[in-house]
Amino acid sequence: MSLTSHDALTQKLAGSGLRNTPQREVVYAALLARRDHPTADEVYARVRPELPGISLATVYNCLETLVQCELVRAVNFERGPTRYCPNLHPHAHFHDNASGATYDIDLPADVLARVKAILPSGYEVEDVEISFRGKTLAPR
Amino acid sequence: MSLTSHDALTQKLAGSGLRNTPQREVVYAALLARRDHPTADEVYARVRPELPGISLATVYNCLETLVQCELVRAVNFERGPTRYCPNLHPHAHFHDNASGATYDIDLPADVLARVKAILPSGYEVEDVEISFRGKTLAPR
DNA sequence: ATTTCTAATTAGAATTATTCCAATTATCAC
DNA sequence: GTGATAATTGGAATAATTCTAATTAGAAAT
Repeated sequence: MSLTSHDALTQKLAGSGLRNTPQREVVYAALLARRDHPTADEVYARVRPELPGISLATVYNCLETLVQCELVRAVNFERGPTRYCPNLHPHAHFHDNASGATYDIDLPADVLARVKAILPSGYEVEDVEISFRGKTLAPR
Repeated sequence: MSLTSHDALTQKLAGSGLRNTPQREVVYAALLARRDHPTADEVYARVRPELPGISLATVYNCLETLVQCELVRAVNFERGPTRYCPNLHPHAHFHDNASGATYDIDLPADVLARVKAILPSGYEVEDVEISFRGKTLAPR
C-alpha cells in the first residue's frame, strides 16, 4: 500500500476512534490492488499469503470497519455474497449474468439528482444504490 | 383472490407451460392482499391458515415461480431476506432504517431512461434496480 | 519499564435464509 | 382409468455471515 493510502486509512480510522492494524492494512490494500469487487472469501484468500495468521472473521470485521468509516462500499446483488468496492465516486453497478463479473458505472451528478428527486417529501434519503443486470458484448 | 387475478395467474402460468395450483393461488393472493413486501417466512405464516398443509419449501417454490412468470418482483436489500412485491409498474424501493419497512416509489419513464443512459455502449441491460435507504418523517 | 485498560483478533460454534433431494401426490392427455 | 409429468412435501444440506468467549496487542498512565 502506498504511503498516502496508508495514511488515509490511519486517518479515517482515527476519525472514528479506531486503530490501524496490520489486518486492516492488508485488507484495504487488497481491495485497492484489484478492484474486481471481491467477496469476503476472496479477500481472505488474497491476504493470507501476506498475513498467514489472519482469520476469516477478522476479514469480515475489517471489511465492515472499512465500510463504516466510508473507505469502502459494500455491494449486494440479489442473493449473492456481499462484494466490496473501494471506489468512492458516485457510481452504479452492472452485473454480467454470464460471467458474474461486476463493473462500476460512473453516475453523473445530474442523473443522481434526478433519481433522488423521485422521492416524495417526507422521505429522507441517506443512500442510493443503482444496479443493472444484463450482458456485456465486448470484453471489458 | 378476485376472479380476474385468478385468471391472470392461471393465464400467466399457462404462458410458461406451468399449472395453476391451490398453493400458487394462495401465495399470490397473500401478496396482493397486503403489499408490504413480506419475506418468504411471512408469506408462509399468512397462507397457513388458508392452506394448513403447505410447506415452506413450497412457498419458496411458488414465489420463485411467480417471479419467473413476471407477476411478482423479488426485492433484496443489503443482506436481508428476499422480499416479494406484486407491483409491476416501474418503481424503486425505499427502506426505512428505523422500522425496516419497504415502500414503493413510482419511477417515471423519463428518469428510468436517464438512468439507463449512463451505460456505455456494449452493456445490454435486462433489469434495473434502484433502492434508497433512509428515514421517513411521517407515518406512511 | 510496568501496569492497566480497552480494542482487536482469533477459532470455532451458531444462525439464517435458502436450496436440494428423494419420496409422495396431483393433474393432464390419451 | 392409465401412464407420464408436474408439483408438493419434509427434512437434510448448504452458504454466508454473525456471534461468543478467550487471547493478544497497543496506548496511556504510572
